[in-house]
Amino acid sequence: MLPITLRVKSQFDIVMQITSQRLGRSIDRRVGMVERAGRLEPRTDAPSPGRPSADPVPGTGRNPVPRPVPAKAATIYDVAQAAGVSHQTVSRFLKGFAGIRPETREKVERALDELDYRPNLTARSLKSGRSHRIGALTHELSNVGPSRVAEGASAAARECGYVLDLVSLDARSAGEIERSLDLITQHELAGVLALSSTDEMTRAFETTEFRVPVFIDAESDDAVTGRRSGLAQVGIPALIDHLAELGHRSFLHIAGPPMWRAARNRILAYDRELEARGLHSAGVLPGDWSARSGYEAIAALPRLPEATAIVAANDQTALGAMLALKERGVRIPEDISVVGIDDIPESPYFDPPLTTVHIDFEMQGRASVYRLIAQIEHAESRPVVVPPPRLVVRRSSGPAAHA
Amino acid sequence: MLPITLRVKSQFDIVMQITSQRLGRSIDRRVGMVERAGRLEPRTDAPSPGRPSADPVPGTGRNPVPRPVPAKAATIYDVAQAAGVSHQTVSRFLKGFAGIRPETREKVERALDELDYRPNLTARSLKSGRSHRIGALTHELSNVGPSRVAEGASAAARECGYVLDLVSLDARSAGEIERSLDLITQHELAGVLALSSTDEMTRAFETTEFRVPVFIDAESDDAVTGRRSGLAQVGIPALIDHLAELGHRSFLHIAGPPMWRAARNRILAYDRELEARGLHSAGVLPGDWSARSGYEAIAALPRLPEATAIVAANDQTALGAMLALKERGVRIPEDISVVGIDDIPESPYFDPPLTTVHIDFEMQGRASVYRLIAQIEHAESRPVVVPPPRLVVRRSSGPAAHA
DNA sequence: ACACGCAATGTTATCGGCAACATCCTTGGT
DNA sequence: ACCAAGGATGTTGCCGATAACATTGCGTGT
Repeated sequence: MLPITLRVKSQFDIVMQITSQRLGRSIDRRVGMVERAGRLEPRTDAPSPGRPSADPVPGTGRNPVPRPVPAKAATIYDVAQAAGVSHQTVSRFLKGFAGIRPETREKVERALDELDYRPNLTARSLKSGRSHRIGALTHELSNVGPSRVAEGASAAARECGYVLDLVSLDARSAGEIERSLDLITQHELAGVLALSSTDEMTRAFETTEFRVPVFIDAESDDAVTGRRSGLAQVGIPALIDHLAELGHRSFLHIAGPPMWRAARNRILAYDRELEARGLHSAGVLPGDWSARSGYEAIAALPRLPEATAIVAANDQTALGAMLALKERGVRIPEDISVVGIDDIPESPYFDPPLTTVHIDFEMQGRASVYRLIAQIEHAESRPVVVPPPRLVVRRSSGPAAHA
Repeated sequence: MLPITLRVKSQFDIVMQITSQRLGRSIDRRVGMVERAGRLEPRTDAPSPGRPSADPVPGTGRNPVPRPVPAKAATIYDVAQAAGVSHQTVSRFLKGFAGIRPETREKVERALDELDYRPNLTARSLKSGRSHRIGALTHELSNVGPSRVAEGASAAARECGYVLDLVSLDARSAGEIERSLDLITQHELAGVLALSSTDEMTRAFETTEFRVPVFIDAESDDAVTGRRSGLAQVGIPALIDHLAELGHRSFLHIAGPPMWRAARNRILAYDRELEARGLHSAGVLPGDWSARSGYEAIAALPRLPEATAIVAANDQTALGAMLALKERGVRIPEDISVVGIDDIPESPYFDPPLTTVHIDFEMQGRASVYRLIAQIEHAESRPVVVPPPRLVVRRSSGPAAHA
């Protein structure tokens, strides 16, 4: 029998619990049994035995119970009083100041524990003028790249004792960037990070006066900085090498939106690498990172491209392009090879699985945060090893079809 | 092409403060941060003297250009002085207090402008005890669902004058949740949001003492609350209806990880709807939302499933399943229909394009934020219309192959 | 024994706003 | 013209922490 009686806590329960200390029944872990490969017995019980009436809205529509205000949080003054010392002693203890007599230390420690003291970072940063918050602007979180970068950044920040304020916005709208920047800089920030670099973003960052360190994350810098291990220096060359070795001589690129540095970077590298090898580019089609744009770029072509290999700006675009090709009767990779960039988790499961360049976005995000924090703390940046982009050969690329 | 000159604003004033404090590194377990001895060389800096341009980290290797130090941010006192009024008058003006003489108003306005005053929210929330920050915990940002929810939430919060503190973590690790919760609640938060609801997450929220409103976002509530417009009530029934109409009688479900409420919800609804129609479930295979798990679920099957329709827990899983099927010589949809849930942007470009249920994640995120803010402000929630899930029929579903 | 010095702790000022209360200056009614 | 009422504005204290300065107490050199 299947115990999938989910007793889902509504927020009401939570509120109650908070206010009254009532111990909620813990959610059962019986659900684990679903795993049992094979059958899941139909459950016979009604969804919510205990709760008859339907809730018209998601996540409970109950009125917020006017919460009796929970006891105020303890301050160092409360702690000091409880311990019979001065607040400054408490403060010293909290900062790990060494010169405190053991007995005093113990009293403080006990009081701290008893009152469940938690520091008020607001007050701290008001006085000290420094906070441990990092503002981060990003765009299109739903794409793998940006979101991975954000995750990495968030994790790195947390590890360093910082909190990342992630603001997701339309990085192409100057106005929105401006507004967001305006909003977040009112909070005491230790630094600001731009995780998506579009022209608008860099422009906004250049024209805004920050009084804290800022950092612009950009994979794309490498075309400009000549960094040796980046996508443009390593990843794309490897990709082109791979295709060239398969005998491809004529290529097509479906680009990302030009306002993105990463997109321009990829175009640049594509061009440069072809040229360096004496290969031919049949053109660069506009795209916007989306599968849709890849599909349409190909579908809109008056006739099939002469190119035998298509380099898409990212995996999604490659996906769209592949579908359009298949619909026109092109076999991949027998007739045309298609490759992407990014290596999103789904690309191994495309049909055919996609040859692409793996990028470690998470590390990239971490690196940015470390950099920024180094600036903030005037310390050396923690050394980060961002693994270089790596060619991943799958089945979407094959020997060039030579007439 | 564009000169990417990163102008990093220097922060001399902050530098000064940091230097003055010299504490051996002391680890405060409560705060979770490490103070490090601040080291400072007055701007003769060549931070990496010996190091040439081999920059190990992406994103500009340039040194922060020491810019002319921007004066400290103006406070209401500065403004007051400049305007020749008292700081309170400035404060009143800022709050839109009506009773201010036009001429006074103008003076203030001018001073405000001149000094480029920007309120210090830290100070504000210190005094008022209320902030406009919402902490949000989420997981797997790189998945479309969570990231869209996060984006919606972030946007909604911003529109309401709040900032969303997005913390991305492993929602399955109780420890990590605990730690994150600990960290973010030290900041003066107006409320806390759980955007991913796993068992660990709800458990953590139940056992933590918040003194602010909390809200757990959960599409999944509807199986339990009987909400009439949710995925389980509308979306999945529509999906099953669609397949039933095509003549399918035997189904297979590839589930999401059972610790996720959304996953359980989908299983429940799948079971319930089949049963209600007298259809047959050939089983529920374990999965974890990923394309890989979809692929493996099918690939590991000793023989092809008897089912003629496969309902995957989400689109990625469906993608993986489709590839595995195709590799086993199954045609989609002629032999077996495959459907997903979520309608990620790529699913129209799968091969074949995926029949799925569209979910408006962004709205869901917005709704959660509105809810929370309503609680925070003890107001009625702004009415949000979350569009009900909607069946999207594409080519991966077709008439059942009847022997 | 006395001053001195440093260690341990206490006291006061401060960060930038907000709120309560105080004060001054208009008005208007008579 | 006078006073009350209220409108406009100024003053003071507080939020919770940190920083600078002040004080106590004890050991030590002479």
